[in-house]
Amino acid sequence: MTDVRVRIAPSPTGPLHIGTARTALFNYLYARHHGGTFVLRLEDTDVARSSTAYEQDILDGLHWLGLTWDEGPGVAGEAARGGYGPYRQMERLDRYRAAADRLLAEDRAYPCYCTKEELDAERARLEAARLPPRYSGRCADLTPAERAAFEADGRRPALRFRIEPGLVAFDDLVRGRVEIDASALGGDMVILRADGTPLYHFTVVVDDAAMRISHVIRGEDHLSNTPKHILLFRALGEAIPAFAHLPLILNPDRTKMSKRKSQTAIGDYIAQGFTREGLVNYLALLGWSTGTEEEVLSLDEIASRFDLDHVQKGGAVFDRERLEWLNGQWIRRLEPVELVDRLRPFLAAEVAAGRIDRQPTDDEVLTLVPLIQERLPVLGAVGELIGFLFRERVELDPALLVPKRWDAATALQGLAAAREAIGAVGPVRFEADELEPPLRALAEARGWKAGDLFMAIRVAVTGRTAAPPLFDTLVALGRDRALARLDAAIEVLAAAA
RNA sequence: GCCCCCAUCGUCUAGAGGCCUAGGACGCCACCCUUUCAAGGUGGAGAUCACCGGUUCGAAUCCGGUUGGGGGCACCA
Repeated sequence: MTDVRVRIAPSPTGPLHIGTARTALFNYLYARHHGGTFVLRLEDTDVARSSTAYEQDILDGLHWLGLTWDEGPGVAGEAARGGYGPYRQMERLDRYRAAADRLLAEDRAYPCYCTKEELDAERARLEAARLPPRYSGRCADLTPAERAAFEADGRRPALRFRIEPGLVAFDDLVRGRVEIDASALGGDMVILRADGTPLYHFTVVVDDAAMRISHVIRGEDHLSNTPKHILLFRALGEAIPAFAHLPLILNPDRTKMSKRKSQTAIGDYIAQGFTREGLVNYLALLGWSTGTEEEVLSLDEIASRFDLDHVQKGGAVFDRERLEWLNGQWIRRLEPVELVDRLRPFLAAEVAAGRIDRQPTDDEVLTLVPLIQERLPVLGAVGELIGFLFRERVELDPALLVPKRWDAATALQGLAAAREAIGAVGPVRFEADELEPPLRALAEARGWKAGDLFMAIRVAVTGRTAAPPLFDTLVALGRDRALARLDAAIEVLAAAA
């Protein structure tokens, strides 16, 4: 195999989509596995819908995932890389123009003076007759005089590429041989708008050829467009790259994953506390497998195992539960200091939202890591787990203070007795090992199940029924605050009674 | 409507003619561990391999058809 050059060509018309990220990942993996080059190209020719904010989101997201590109455009603070630039299509207009001129000169393309209204009407007519939409070719054989008349009329022409009849076939690396008759392509296609800007199907071919892309790895939604591209490669006299069409990522109803039915923006997953390791691992396994029973794999491990042979043909439903499981696997594998690092912005968000009073120090969080590491499906869950430690007071629901097997009076007694037992442990000895024996003894002496007593205490000091282990929780809280919260809980319970 | 693609537990998948009385994972259920929640361990339910027909001594695997699903058919990408 010659030099492997692959690319991801996002369009900055929206935030980084999960499907784009997956396609980028597969291209990256293919490049890394084969020692090839991974190119990033921005397809920004839809000026009306493109924005630099989206562009930034896409670049940041890819970067965050660890999908570094070998060649790509210059971005804030970073110079362009690669010898095939520029890598923004709006900066390559001269090339599309030149390619279009060549096609025009060779009569492979022709000016089309049809207006939007005329084309819409034509399409509507075909649709009403239950026929497939297709351009009639009305402007295909205009005489010079007719063209001059349109021009005189002030009409600006679009440029159409002639789709010649015939069968177009290619060997897709995941689907095998695919054959499509050119007559099913919808007629001659517009490659340049009336304003002179090029269209996707044209730019993608001109650029893939110019950038010497060897393998086009993209979503299955482009499978039936591929013959158009092949025809263009041929007309331009360029080598045709290999194609690999990946299965689509699906909504739960098995339609193409969409913003309407699923969470599609990578940024939202990042904001919720998914890790790059978990997301990459999950995305790689959506439509690909190692062929073995290995599942928890790093980006490098995946790259070393990656191949197109094990890419699935059928679409894959996005399963958030499985993603959360994998994410938890990766959170548990993080070094404690690394976890502290990753948790910092999520704790800051808790402060910003007013859910905790202050940002915990790194040291504080580090001592809590053993208590929370295996309890975080996503980093964003950290607030629920340890928020009670960094809040002046906790909201207490009197009902929760009474364990299921107890009544309010017992709970009141239990909390009072616990307050006394905990208070009896001096500040110097305030350790988990010192707290557990007296509280167990207390439960035994009163004939309570230890779990019930512990639950009442847990709710009193954390406000929740689910929390890290109780004695560690008390220690983390500190003697004074633990006692104060028990007092407050007793008060709340007494008031409710 | 036309064209193309696809089809194994609810979901992600293993499976390249005999190793399949179809394996793993998520989720679910039970039990163990246990102060709650997790994590971990053990076990379980869950797939007539969409259906029909062929090829073959033998088919989840090959072929044909049917059905179902999806995608594409723009002066969007």
